[in-house]
Amino acid sequence: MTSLAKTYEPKGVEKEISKLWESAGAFRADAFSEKPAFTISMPPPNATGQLHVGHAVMLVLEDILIRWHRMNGYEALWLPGTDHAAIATENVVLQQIKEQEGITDPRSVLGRDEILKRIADYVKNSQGTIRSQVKAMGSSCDWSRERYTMDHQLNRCVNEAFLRMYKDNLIYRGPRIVNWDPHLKTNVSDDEVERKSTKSPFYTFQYGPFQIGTVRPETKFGDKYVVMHPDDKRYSKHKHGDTFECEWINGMVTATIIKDNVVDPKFGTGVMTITPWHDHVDFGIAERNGLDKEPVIDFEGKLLPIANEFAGMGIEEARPKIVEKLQKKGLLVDTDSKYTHSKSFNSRGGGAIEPQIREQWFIDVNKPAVTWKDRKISLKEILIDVVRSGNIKLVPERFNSTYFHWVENLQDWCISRQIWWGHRIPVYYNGNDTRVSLKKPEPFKGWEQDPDTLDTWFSSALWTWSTLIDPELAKDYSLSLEDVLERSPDFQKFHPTDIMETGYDILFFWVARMILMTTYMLHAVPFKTVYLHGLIRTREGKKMSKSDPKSVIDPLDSIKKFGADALRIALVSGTGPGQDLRLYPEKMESSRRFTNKIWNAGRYILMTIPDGTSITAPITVNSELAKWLLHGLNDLIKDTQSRLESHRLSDVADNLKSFFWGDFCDWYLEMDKSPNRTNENDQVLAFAFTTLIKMLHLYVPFVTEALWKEFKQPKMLAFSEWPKTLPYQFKASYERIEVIKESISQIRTLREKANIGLEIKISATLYSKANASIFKEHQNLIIRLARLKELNIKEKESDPLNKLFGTYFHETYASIDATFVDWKKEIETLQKKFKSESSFVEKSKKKLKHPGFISKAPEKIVKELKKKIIDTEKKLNAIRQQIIDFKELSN
RNA sequence: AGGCGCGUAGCUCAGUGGGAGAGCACUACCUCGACACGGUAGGGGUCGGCGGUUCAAUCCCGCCCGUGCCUACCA
Repeated sequence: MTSLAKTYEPKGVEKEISKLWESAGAFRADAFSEKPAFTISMPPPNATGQLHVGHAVMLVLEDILIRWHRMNGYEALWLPGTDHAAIATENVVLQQIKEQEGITDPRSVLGRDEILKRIADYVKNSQGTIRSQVKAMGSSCDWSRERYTMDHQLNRCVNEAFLRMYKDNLIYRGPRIVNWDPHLKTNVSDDEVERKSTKSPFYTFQYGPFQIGTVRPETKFGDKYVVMHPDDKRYSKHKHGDTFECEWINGMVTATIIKDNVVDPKFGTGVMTITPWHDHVDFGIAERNGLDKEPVIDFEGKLLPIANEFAGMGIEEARPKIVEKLQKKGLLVDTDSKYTHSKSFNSRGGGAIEPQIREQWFIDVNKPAVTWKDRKISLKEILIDVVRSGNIKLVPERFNSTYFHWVENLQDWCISRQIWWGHRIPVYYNGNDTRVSLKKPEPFKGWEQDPDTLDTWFSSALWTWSTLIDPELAKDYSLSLEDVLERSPDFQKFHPTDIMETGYDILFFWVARMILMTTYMLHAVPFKTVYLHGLIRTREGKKMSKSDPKSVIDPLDSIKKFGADALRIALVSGTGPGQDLRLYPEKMESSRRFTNKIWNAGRYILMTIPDGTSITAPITVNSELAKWLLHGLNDLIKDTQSRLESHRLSDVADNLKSFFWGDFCDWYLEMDKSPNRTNENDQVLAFAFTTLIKMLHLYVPFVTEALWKEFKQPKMLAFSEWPKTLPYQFKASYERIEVIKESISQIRTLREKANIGLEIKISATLYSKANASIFKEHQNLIIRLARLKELNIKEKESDPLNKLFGTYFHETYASIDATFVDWKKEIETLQKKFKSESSFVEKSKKKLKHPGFISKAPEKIVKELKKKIIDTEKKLNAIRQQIIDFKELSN
């Protein structure tokens, strides 16, 4: 008895089930539970608006893992939240103000407080949007613990970290070359710089006795050092420190010769002049050799007075004019207009990077100042140690080498930003007095806080644990951070987290920095396993990009069209950890049909079984068909468990889908539709179906929860117990039914070939010494599913005199009465088959004669091959006879 | 320039040292007690190329070609 709709309607069901989960206070983890903890910190999406498909895949993978552990007896906590994404968020809001209010420089017009208020309002709004999008995906996270990287307790952790590092001399302030973005007027970290292949003219100029190459003539005003490789024989007569006079852009300059290994003798002329203030490499040379550094370009990207008549010009404007001037002076030697190099841009929505030297705050990654495993080592060394020693495992493992390579080349981390939105640097100045503290100095009069804010990744690096401290305790500054941690039940129960699941594209930005900060602050790892997923791509394998809206798949839009369950399946199928995934509508459509199939199977079962049918496994099983099903189901349970353990989420989805659709629906449900069904049949149906939807629940939580509801169980499916393997084994029955299935398929094929539609009932005969008793036992089943009038079963080989249309399989000859057969085609098919089978036998016999094979191949393989040869020879005999018969029949 | 992936049916992808797989698409048939968003059956592949290891290679190794990504101190 059921009133379920004929077609699965995701929209209504998802709404209803969401409410059900929410009203039950579902998914709220209990810090005082006896169960072992399983924790995932959700990577916080930027609080700038919309969830994209990359978030969707993250949500699905994490939800699968969380639901699985929850059902498997763990106290599962999945903690959600959002990130303040400093640069991106501030940029978005400033742009809005510019466009909507026509204010060209909002920061100077509105002031710091007003801007911060505007951003905060904007963030509130977009957090709400994100929250509802996360829910729409079916994510079973704990909203009572939602966090934001700007929460007060997180701010305390940020300040604690800064203070401690400052005291350990790991944080220092100094003039260093940084990636300056003149457009957004802030610097960004090395990782936030995006390099794009760009075509720029490459000029060669005469500089005294040398020829030097550059793409940036506008930086060359102050150049007074020529650098070459110490081993470059062409320039061996010039000595390090030699000076000479030469004509340059604005008159004569005195130049000094510098030898440095960084110069590549094979590049250009092997000689270059340097501009330490505006280039990372040049800065390095200047530092090593103690050379002067001089600014040429200001923070707006305009030339300084050193450029004389070019002062005040923008770079793009000045460049051709400078080249022209040099050309007029006869100093331009060559212009290569086809030259391509990779140019730096601000990946956080800004423009071209113009390196500058600035006073910035840095974290020293090389100083051995951290106690880790009873040794004092550097942050860099910790980063390497935790992965190398296996404290943290990367999945897939191949990212280890990428990770090590990145860490080994890591430079000091520049953590200050010249923007307003973010955690303000906890450093205070009063004249010459500098103070670093958790709270503002009191009284504050005369003090001024450092205007800069911290890199967003500084705060998100603390995410796994700063989110678990008790917000109330964090307000009490009489308690040390250690006290707070010790008294926070969530931290005690749920940290370290179990799996960090995120895209491989932020391995460095975020994952590595979490490891760095957490090992430093807590002497513990933030997580045990890092599962990295790939990028979602278009059908053509292209990146989905905002600049090409047609290429972008919006998860909410897909949920509307196909349902959340369908989107979920599509996002995990056909991919593995670290592997990119192509997503397109057909994929989601086929997943949608699967959800509909589940729905209809459930609908049928609910229509068939009486109310109150037990959903537990029957203690004893009589029906051989049920034995076949339960045997397969048992294998599936085992297989699912082991594959989930090895993170093969896509395989699990495939296997569940194929068992459900093929074995369960196409075969078992059809076989079970017998006129004399028993109570046992009902129970098996209920048990097998509910077991299957328990496992499927990880992938398609909505449709399965909705169907489960109809079984009127005390607990929701999300909280029910994960299937255990069954206490019985039915291997023999399983194989017997496989023979029956094969016989049905074979007879169906014969009808098809004889052009006899399923509407016409015919007679068939099965000849077999080996299987006659099995056939007799299931005679009615074969008659029903092969749509027969009658079935004759003969316990003997087929009679060569009795020529019939038929086929050979499993030591059985199946035949039907048929006249309208395309004999010629059938004979051709048989001949083709004969050829390939006999070549197999030939090949195998040759193999058997090879002495190496007998002596070296495992016994099992040899035995199997021998058996295969015997079987295939039997088949060949049958085919040979068939060809003769068919030839006769065709006349 | 270096590193890492990928190359298997028309498309998207599994796969294993022992006779090539799934889904979609395609063809034919079917209103058979849930589902036509379904069922039944079928066609389709020198597993990128060339060498090597092995009794045996789509799988392991080397080189090459194509393709994607990441890193770099590309003046």
